[in-house]
Amino acid sequence: MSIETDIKQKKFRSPFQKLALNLMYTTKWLEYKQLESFKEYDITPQQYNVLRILRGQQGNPIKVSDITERMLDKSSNTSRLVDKLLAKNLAKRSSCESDRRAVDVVITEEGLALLKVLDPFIEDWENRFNIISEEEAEQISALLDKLRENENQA
Amino acid sequence: MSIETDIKQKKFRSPFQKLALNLMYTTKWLEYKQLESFKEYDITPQQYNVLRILRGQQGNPIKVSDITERMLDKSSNTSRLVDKLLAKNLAKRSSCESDRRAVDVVITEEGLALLKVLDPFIEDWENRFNIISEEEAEQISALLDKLRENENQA
DNA sequence: ATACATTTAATGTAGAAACATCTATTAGTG
DNA sequence: CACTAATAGATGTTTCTACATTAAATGTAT
Repeated sequence: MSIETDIKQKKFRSPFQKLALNLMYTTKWLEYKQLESFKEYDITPQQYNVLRILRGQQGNPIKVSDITERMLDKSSNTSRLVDKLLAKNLAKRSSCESDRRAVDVVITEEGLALLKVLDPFIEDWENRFNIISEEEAEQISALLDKLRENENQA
Repeated sequence: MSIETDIKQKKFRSPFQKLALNLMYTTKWLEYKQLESFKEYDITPQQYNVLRILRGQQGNPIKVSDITERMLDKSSNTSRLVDKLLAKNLAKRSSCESDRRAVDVVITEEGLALLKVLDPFIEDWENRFNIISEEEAEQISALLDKLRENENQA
């Protein structure tokens, strides 16, 4: 459905306003779809994001602050997200030797197993994007990167 | 900055995964920017969304359920958002004559005045999109519409 | 008309986000 | 070295979100 129908707004100030609203609307929609898939596995999109980052370390420990840097949502409280993963035995935590302020986090076998179960969902989810070509996808990614560029402007 | 740098991920499974992450990351970034602008006026993006919808009615009352339909975030609790606007004298509420279950909501002069103050911020915010052409904006909007199409697929 | 289902909005509640604060540790400077 | 600043992560608090439930009004079917 078109964004016009979805939010019942016939006119937009400009194609840019329309795009801004569409970006927000579509992302909320995508997140909701993801939330739905994950629900039966008792994991939130944010927790999944952390797990995915942990797997990306391929066995190496990673500090909480470095997880935050890699998060999609920088303002999320990584400490508490890790707590949740710990409580479910999806991650392990140990104090870092070289810097005793820091905490090393590693994914557990159980965490890896859960990701393996979730992978097909994510792939399906990403396959929605197959309606465009790889080149188009790259192009739009480049445009989004550009949008975030002039930090000092707004 | 590129999404690779922003979330410190060098490789992506596909251009589609990259686009999916970029969409989520960019939207969170946009929302954060909006939140920052609104903060000094003591209004949240969600409350602003409702106010904008009320203004769009051009003086006509609108039911709570119809506001929800027009919201970017369908799962938000419109009842309580309207409460907040009421408490700040930005909206008025009166029971609907034709259906006594329903409640009519109207924006106040004070609400309109606040929107007038916020408009320039929103315009600046939307002007970020000027780095792409109107045609490109329409193109991306069309793609986002398409993404949401096969409801039954994922 | 009665009974049951649906709709509309409000409310209760658990959990999460946003933001500030606190403690421990490390880094930097005179 | 002593002192201050900076950093890492945990925690407290308030607000918001997500979800379920409730209450009243309306719609529908027999």
